Amino acid sequence: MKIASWNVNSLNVRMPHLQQWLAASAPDIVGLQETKLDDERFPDGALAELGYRSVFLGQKTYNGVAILARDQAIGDVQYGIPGFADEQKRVIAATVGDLRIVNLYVVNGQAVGTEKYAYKLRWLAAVRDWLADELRRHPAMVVLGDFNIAPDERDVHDPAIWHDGHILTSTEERAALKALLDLGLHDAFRLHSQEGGVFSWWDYRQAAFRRDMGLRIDLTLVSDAVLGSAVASGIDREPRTWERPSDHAPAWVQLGG
DNA sequence: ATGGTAGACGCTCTA
Repeated sequence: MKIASWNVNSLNVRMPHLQQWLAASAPDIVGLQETKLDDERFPDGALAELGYRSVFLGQKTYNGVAILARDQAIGDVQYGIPGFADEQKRVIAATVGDLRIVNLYVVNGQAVGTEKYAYKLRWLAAVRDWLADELRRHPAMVVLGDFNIAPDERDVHDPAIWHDGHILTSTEERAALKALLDLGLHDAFRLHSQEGGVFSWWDYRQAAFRRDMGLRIDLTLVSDAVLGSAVASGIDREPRTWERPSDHAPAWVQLGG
């Protein structure tokens, strides 16, 4: 059972890449972020022809999330964070088989100290409170997505730039991520690898991918109940090398047994 | 050095 997360940065533009990657990688469950399209424009028919059912919550231009599942029903869908009014479409959760899948497109936050940064921290606190309940209802859970937080200095290309006070690596953001992990969630990538310099996002600017100036901000978290079955995890850099790519690469976790 | 690039939209915002 392979479960992946990919920020596609416009599903309209990236549909050929998604098709190619689904065919090559055959993930069982996928969370997409930044689909950037209304629900009536979501390509569920084209995905069904590829063998994937889909549920989605989108809007024009910005944000947008979806969960895909191959040859499995998707049930008990939750759209958005319960009780947290938000015009931005960043959260979708659903049950696939025995697993609860929570797909997050975490707020970017722009810069430390801005209103968008304050919204990021409020949003993360609401996610934490919701997931505390959600984990009680669904102990077998995978929380995945674009977290827009690099967990520690191994996850940034240059710790002299990416440190406290900088967006994506500030102490408050990392504390908010730790508060999620403290619910009983585990960064699957770190279960099997302690190496630094493995990234999931490279800015389009400054030839960042060619120079491997990246961050690891796309994560797959597994709950205590799933921890024992997580046999491998990684990031698939290849789609980032394709022509007209997303700025993010897919992150995945393999569950065995 | 307040740049650089990409996407969606519309004459700018977000990342």
